[in-house]
Amino acid sequence: MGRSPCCSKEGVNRGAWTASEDKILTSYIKVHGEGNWRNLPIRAGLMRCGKSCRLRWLNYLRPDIKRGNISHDEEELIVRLHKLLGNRWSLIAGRLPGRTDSEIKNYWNTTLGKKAARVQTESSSPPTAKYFSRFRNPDPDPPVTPAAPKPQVIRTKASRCPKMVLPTVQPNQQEDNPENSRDFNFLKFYCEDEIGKEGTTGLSHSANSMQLEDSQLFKYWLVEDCLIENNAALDLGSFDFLLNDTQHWP
DNA sequence: AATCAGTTCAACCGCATCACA
DNA sequence: GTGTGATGCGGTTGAACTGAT
Repeated sequence: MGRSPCCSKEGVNRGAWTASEDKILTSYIKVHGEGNWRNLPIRAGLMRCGKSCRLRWLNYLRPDIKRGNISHDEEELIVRLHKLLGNRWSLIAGRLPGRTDSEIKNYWNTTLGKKAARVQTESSSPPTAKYFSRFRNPDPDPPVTPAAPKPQVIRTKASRCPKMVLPTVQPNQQEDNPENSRDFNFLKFYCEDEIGKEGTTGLSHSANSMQLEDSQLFKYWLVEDCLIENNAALDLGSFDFLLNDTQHWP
């Protein structure tokens, strides 16, 4: 007994969406909101699979979507995040307002991935911001650098990791120690962004202790937040330092 | 002008995970 | 704790487009 299909394949339109289908879907969602995708096509009168409707809405019809013209800053951020996260397109998209995972995935596969591969072939140095800046200002004489270790892609799926308890950095400690202050701010960010969704991530927290499921996960959030906070100035070399500097990790 | 090869990107597919009974 | 439907995600596909010959 196999898994039941998401919808009947019979009598369902496939392929490119027409303008009238877009209009129907958009006006339906404006009135009834998102969700219940499986029943949406029937209720809206669309001969489409629910999955297809969801995809169309999330990737193309939502009003807050920015399409095309990916700026250099966005491009650089995508490269940095990809170095950290690998092909976690939805996480990357989550840090680029108005961009979808689909657009970033396509952009990477058609543009950035090729650039990165080309540069990787030219030189085996690690992908620092300076390194990738050659996309804009090609260097006719790239420096020869020693081979770098394989880029570290950090797992972010908490539910797959064994649980561990990390000591909490208390707010009152942050005034005494700048490092604690930094960690606390990151921790706060992490709490707001992820642990706040208790029950959906499998993580929990209390006033005095936090249960995270992997120290690497925590590291990732520290580093990623650093990336976001310091987007304009931070060189990826700093990341390598942070990633390798395990001494200061919880 | 016709043909071919390469590129782009919207849409699809299958699997993983979540939410809930 | 388990089963099931709903949703989310990443990889792949293929039609449309573009440029070269």
